[in-house]
Amino acid sequence: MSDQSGFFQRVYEVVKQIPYGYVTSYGSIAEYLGSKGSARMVGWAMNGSHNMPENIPAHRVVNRNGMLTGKRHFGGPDVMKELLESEGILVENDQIIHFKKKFWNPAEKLR
DNA sequence: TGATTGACCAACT
DNA sequence: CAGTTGGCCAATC
Repeated sequence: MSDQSGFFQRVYEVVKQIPYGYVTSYGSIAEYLGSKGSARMVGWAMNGSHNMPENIPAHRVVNRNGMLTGKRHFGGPDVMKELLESEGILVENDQIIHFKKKFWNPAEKLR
């Protein structure tokens, strides 16, 4: 049975709706879900995204500083960076350039 | 089954 | 100004 009662499911739904070439933050997703304290859980959910039957663009989710904190969970030290640059997002020193310009806030876009 | 951790964020000291 | 703590939920030890 699909557990719709899971916090993770809701996170996946939001992450999957992130448009190409844009990024968001863990805290913003958590805040959209109604709990900014659950920002850590968003990262946890991404950890289980590999078990998801669908493709979760977890590389479009970074921390509040636009830093690729979870790059090491992609199986490589620069996999996340390559994915972001592949979408037109410039990354330098594990940090997204013009992050504010590429930021996609679910609380404002999805509402 | 209780305690700890975990891809975070913000407030307090 | 920098370090610590609290908060949230779920998974691992």
